[in-house]
Amino acid sequence: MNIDDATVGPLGGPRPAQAATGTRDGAAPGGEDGGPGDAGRDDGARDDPGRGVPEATVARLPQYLRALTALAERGTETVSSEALAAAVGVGSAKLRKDLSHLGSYGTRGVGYEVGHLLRQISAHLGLTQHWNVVIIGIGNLGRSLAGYGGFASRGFGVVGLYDDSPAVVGECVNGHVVRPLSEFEVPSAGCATIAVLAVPAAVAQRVCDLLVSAGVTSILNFAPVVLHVPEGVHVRRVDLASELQILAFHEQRKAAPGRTTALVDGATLVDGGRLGSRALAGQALDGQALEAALQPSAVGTLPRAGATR
Amino acid sequence: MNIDDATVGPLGGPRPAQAATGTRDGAAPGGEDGGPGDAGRDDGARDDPGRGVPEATVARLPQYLRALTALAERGTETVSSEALAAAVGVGSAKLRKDLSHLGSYGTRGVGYEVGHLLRQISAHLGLTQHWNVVIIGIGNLGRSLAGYGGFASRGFGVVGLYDDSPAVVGECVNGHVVRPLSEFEVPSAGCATIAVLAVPAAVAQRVCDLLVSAGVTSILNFAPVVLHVPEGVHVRRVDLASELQILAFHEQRKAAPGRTTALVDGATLVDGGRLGSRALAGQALDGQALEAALQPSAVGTLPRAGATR
DNA sequence: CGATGTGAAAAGGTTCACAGCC
DNA sequence: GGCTGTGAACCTTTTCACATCG
Repeated sequence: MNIDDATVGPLGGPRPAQAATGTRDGAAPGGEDGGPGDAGRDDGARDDPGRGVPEATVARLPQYLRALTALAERGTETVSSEALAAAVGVGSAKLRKDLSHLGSYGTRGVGYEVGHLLRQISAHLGLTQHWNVVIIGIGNLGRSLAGYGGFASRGFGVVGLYDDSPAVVGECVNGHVVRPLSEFEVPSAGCATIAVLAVPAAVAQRVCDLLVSAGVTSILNFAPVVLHVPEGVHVRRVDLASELQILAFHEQRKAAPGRTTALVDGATLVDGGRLGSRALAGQALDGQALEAALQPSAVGTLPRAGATR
Repeated sequence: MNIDDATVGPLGGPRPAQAATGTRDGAAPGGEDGGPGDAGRDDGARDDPGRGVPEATVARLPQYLRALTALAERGTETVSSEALAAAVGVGSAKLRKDLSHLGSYGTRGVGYEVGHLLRQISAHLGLTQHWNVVIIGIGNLGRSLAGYGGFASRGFGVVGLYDDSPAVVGECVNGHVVRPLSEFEVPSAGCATIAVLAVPAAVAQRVCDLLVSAGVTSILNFAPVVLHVPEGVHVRRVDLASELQILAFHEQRKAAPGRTTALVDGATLVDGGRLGSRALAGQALDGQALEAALQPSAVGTLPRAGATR
């Protein structure tokens, strides 16, 4: 719960990296913070499908892939944009436009051949090659990630675990020995590597700097901190606290249609009357992180899935 | 790994709920899938600050809150839009416009009073009231969430645990007895409740339907499935697989500037040659889920945070 | 003077509608 | 006939530039 300078980095002391990379939306689109100057970004071929895929489209490709895989396992041969879109929960026009950015993989009057489209999207996402995953921070989170079997079978393979806590360095977690961060190095010549950051928020920025200086250019950040990285490095964040707060915002609005919700403009605080200076404030989940793991028990066979309205 | 109809719901059999709510971007903006007809959406007051806050802005409020909290703990009194924006990794203009949607909480020529702005944003996010959190699915994920202390101290309090696996029903997890889903009910008159779905993908939709029929209108979904819910219900998803795939996409593009990446248009498969029909496909992490938990060990004191470049 | 707040312009993304093709 | 692919309209979001005010 110690939110030191790592949280708000640049404000406190001097730090090298700039070009902060936000979370979801702002992660890559145009330039986020790269400066007002670099408009255009037509560095490559413009008419080449594969180039210039909108970020919003990229974010939906995994969903399409998922739905397609489900269809494939069910034995479905072809699917229309209408049906596939319904499965993913988007409009059919959006789906078609998305796919058109990758190329023309459909057949007019028929639809899309499931297997073919599946391969194409996989290829576009880079899932035809192997991806090395290194996990930094072997707490509850990192441990579960390391033990997560889904990695290996999907093209993402854990190849290294790192932590600086003496308590865990040297320990063998799921076949991998936890090594100290000082020994960190990007596996296999620096390409096709993704680092998963599962360290406390307080040290996340410093660890991130270290990774970047070692050549890492893709980071999945579980710490509730906005990492500041140089241009060319991609960061995506998974943040439970933010998600809950966003849900709270919408829920609250639904519940109180008339209320403005804001505290009375001029003065201290009204409305609920509660809320100490920073007691309830934001910054939830600092020092903690999300944890990914297998799901052994959980809901088994639902009694009756009723719920029809 | 059993992807039954829950994954692609609407395609397979008849299902009641429509209006699929996607993940991040499409979660709420205009209508996502509500139909082409409902343009306008000026149902409420239009000039009332608090109403009509853009979704993109809402998604950034938690970040602002976090940065402000850090500043407050450091004792900072005021902050400029420039400095705060830098901390969050956005442009100062964007920050000012975001805040302008909430109201005018700054002082020209000076900046923003940290404490005041912090309270205002908290109020807008609805963090002045208590939020009941129920966790469905007490596997590794749900268990960790239940034990996560950050909830209670931040306005989010776990008030119920549910699972249908006989192995865990009745078990006491962190002070709460796990109850069967059949006993599920929305706590305290159906308001201010958020359900966290931590069940396997295969049953996520059915459990979701059940929750919705019980009156839940805000769901945080950890299962790698697009949930289809009726209008008025908000769903947000946390999805490790998608995040990794999106990172892979960008990394791959960085690594191979010239390659089109797509498989040769006409035929089977080229490029790597690998990739069976659905072996590497998408659908990663099905049946699994992310897990949030305390982070006891992890990186302690970094050796030297070097990484200056 | 300096920093906010905000119209206006630009960019990005979504939806419509239909031409084109099987 | 039916469905894809896509230009065009529309909406959201970002960015610019500057009037405004402490």
